[in-house]
Amino acid sequence: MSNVMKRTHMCGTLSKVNIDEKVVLNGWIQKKRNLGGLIFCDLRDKTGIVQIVFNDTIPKELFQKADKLRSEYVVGVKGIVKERQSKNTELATGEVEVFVDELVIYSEAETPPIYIKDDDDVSENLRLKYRYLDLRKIKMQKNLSFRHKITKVTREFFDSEGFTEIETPILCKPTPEGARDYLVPSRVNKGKFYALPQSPQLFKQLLMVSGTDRYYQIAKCFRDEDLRADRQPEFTQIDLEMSFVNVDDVIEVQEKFMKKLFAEVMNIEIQLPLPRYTYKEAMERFGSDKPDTRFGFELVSLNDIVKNSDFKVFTDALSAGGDVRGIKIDVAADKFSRKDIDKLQEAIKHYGAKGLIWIKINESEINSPISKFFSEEKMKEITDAFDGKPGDLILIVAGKAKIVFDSLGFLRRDIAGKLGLLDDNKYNLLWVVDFPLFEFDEETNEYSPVHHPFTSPRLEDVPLLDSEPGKVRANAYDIVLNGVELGGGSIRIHDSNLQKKMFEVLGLSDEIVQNKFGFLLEAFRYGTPPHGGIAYGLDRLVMLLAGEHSIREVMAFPKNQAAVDMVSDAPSAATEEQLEELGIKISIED
RNA sequence: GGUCCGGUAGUUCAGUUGGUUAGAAUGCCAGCCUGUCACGCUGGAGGUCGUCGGUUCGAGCCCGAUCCGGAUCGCCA
Repeated sequence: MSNVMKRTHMCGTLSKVNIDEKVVLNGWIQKKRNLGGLIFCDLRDKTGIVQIVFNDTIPKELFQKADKLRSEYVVGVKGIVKERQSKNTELATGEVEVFVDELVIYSEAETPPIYIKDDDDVSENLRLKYRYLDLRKIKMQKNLSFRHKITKVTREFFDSEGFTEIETPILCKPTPEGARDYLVPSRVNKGKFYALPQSPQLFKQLLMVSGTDRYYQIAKCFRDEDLRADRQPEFTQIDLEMSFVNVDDVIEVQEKFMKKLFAEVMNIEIQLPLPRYTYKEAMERFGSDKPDTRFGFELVSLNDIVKNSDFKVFTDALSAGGDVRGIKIDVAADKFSRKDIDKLQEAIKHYGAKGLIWIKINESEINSPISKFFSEEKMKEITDAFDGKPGDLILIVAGKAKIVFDSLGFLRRDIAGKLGLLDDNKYNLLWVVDFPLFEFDEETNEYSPVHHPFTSPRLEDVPLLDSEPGKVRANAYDIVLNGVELGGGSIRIHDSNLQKKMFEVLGLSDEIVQNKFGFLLEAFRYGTPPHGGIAYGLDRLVMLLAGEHSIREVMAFPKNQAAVDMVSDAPSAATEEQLEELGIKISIED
């Protein structure tokens, strides 16, 4: 064992101002280059890399010790900073190097199974298994620091706005939201289960009843659902709730938050107020309730133009109450071959689309499989609806509204990506408001809440609750960044009669209501302030601002697609004794 | 739960029509080398071709099953 050398500097911070200084560095050997009588090493810590040098001016023993260094050995060095003879412009510290006269090897290292290099292309599986090595990469350390900076600004901001950070329980009752709960058995209450929170929703509403007035929390949340690049079974929300507010009050505070956040962590000034789209407008223009407005390709309805045509695909869709809509891809007709379009058609079949109709506008003629069904004038009317010009490609989908919107929404973004139009340096923040309160589930023939059952309807729509629940708009709002839902929230119901009405429409019996959230309804009986709030997906926020494409890049220890922690191999089987103590029998057949 | 893609050296991959001893790059080890920074040169080690079964004179390659990983839809207020 060796004593730790007292560090004076971090590797990545050395520059010309340190020349001739005696410094002590601690870190990992990234790479050794032995030129015979001269050894260079790249020494790395979380701040960066600096070159250290061993030459013939040092004792022979020290040189031999340096020759024993291998990748990922952990060392301390003392030496003098010198200006480099030949500079390395790739390296932040490339103008200087450290001539070492003292070297301590704290620990040796086996050859690591993954390269500790920012641009390695090792499989993600291995990266997750050896996450502690993966996190040695300077990029990953930067991401972790960046995340820290965002939570720090978040705490500063909400503190300055009079919010109190309060922890809510992790062991909870199952939540009213739709996702599957993680259940936790209890030894003390044999046969009974807690649920891990999908969000602190009910507790933060209780805090409003408690007179807390403004609450926030950087809260871990859990959902036992399938994973995606932007979805993990445990994730973090910036969760908050405010009393005595309406929609505009909540949005105003959030916009101030976004302004501060972008200014402090991105050095970007964003213009307020942010654009607001109604849900209807977002769907009709972008085919999505989380539109990416960094590029065009807006949807165009052809319903009126084609309703009297002879083309069955269109008329069938319309007579079934559906839509015919399309998008125009500017001057891209020659960039998409028949094969490319076939692939797009294949892709939107996932969303239920039966086919994809294309129109290529050439200089002299219009090329399309549907031109035989329409007169030349009608085809012109169609292309004019898109303001189509020679070279443009028009893509049309017909069918149920949801299928048309989903398909075109996907195509917009997919094609924009393929054409390189997704500008990572552009940050388009916007609000989507006036969501429908309910969605109709065709399988169960029931209405279910789009948000959650405590979401307040817009007051002017309350009379529609009985007659046309599908038309009731919610006092709900989502904040969207570059086509990703950053957060969502709503004004909650604080009137118990209205809440009762909600449960009625949802077809929830008194028994179920009492069992699931009777405690909340009881609380509401004792004086409830009007309140509302919002929750942001912290992981997504950090991902987008860090320019990453997966939230796994900004989480220290994420799980893989099968929800397995590759480092520790959780989850795993419990012992017989544990199960016995909990009164649990496992009945899975192998 | 559905669909699709993948699994060959520590790592990233190639492997033709089924045919001798399964290759490359990188990494690793050894030797040489005083200005490298993807150092260079020479040599070397390194493989249960995910697993099981089948077809065949012969399987990395064909067939079946299975396990694992990824993408995506469902699902996820």
